[in-house]
Amino acid sequence: MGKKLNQAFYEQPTLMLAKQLLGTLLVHESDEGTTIGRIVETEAYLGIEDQAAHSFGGRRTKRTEIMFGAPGVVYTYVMHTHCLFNIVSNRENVPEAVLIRAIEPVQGEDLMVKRRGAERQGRVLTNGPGKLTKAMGITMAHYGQTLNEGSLYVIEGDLPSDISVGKRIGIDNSGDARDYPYRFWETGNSYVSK
DNA sequence: GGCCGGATACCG
DNA sequence: GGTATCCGGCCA
Repeated sequence: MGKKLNQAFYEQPTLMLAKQLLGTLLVHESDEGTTIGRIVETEAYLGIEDQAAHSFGGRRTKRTEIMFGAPGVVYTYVMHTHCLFNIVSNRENVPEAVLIRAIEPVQGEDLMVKRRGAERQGRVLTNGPGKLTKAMGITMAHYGQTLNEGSLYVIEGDLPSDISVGKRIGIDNSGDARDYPYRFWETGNSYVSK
C-alpha cells in the first residue's frame, strides 16, 4: 500500500495539485467497511480571481471559510441532493481547492454498489462528483476534517500515463472563467464523467 | 433532449 | 423568503 500524502503535497499551487492528485488513491475506512478509489478526474478552483470559485473576489462566508484555512482539509458541500468533495489546496489565506470529479473503484466495490444501488454498476458507479461521494460514503460530516488524521485520506498510487486538459463542467454562469482549462483527467479512463 | 428534486446558504 | 447552485436520475 502506498504511503499517505503529507501536508507538503497539498500545500502547492492548485493547478499542480489538481494534476498530481490524478492516480492517487482515496481511502475511506467506515463502519461498513473500507472503500478505495483511484482519482481519475479533478477540477481546480482558483479562489480570488476565479469567478467559478465559491471564494471569488475573496468572498468569505460560513461555507467558504474553510477554503482560507490550511491545505489538505476536506471541503464538502451539498448541491441539490448530492454532496461534493473538494480538497483545500495551496497555503493558508489563499482560498483555493480541488474538486474530485471521478474515481475508479479499487477496493470495496461491493460496498460502493450497496451504497449506490444494485442497478448502478460499472462505469456509472463513480463517474461523477456526486456519484463518487455516495459510493465512498463521504458526507457533510467530513467537512473541515484534515485528510490523514481521520478515516478519510489519500495515499500514493500509480501515476496516469497521459493527462488530458479541458474546460470545467457545470459553471456556465461564470463569465470568462467558464472556458478556463482547469479540468484534468486520465486520458482514456472510462470512469471519467460525461 | 429536458425537467425537477431537495439542501444549503447567500442576499435582499 | 426568494433564488442560485462545482448534479443525477428519469422521462422522452
